[in-house]
Amino acid sequence: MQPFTKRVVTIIQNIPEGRVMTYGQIASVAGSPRAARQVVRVLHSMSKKHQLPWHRVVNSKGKIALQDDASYHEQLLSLESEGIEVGLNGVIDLARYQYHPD
DNA sequence: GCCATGGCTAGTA
DNA sequence: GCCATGGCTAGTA
Repeated sequence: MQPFTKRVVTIIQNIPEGRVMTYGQIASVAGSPRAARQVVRVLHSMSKKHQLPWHRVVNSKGKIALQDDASYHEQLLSLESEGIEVGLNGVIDLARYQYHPD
C-alpha cells in the first residue's frame, strides 16, 4: 500500500461514530488537497478488506454521493443508526456533524 | 511509460 | 480539470 493510500485508510478508520468527513477534506488531511478522487478509489477498493466506515464519507456539500439506490439506502440507514439526521434530499448538516481531526 | 479508473470539486457562466 | 494507483504494453538491455 502506498503512503498516501495508507494515510487515507487511517484517516477514514478514525472517523468517530456519528460524524462524517468529506472526500476533499480527507485528501487534504492526507496531504494532497486536490486528490479527492483518489479517496473515492480507496473507498472502492479497500472498504471491505480494511473494514472502513465508508458510510461516514460524503461530498463537499454534505450530501450522500452514491447513485445506486441500494447503496444509497444502505448508507442512509447506517448514518441514521448512528444518530445522524439526513434530509430527504440526502443532505447532512456539516456544521453539525463534520469531524475535524487535529 | 501510458491509460483507465473514480461515490470529486473550486470556481466560472 | 484534478491526480494517485494498478495493470498492461512496447521496447530497451
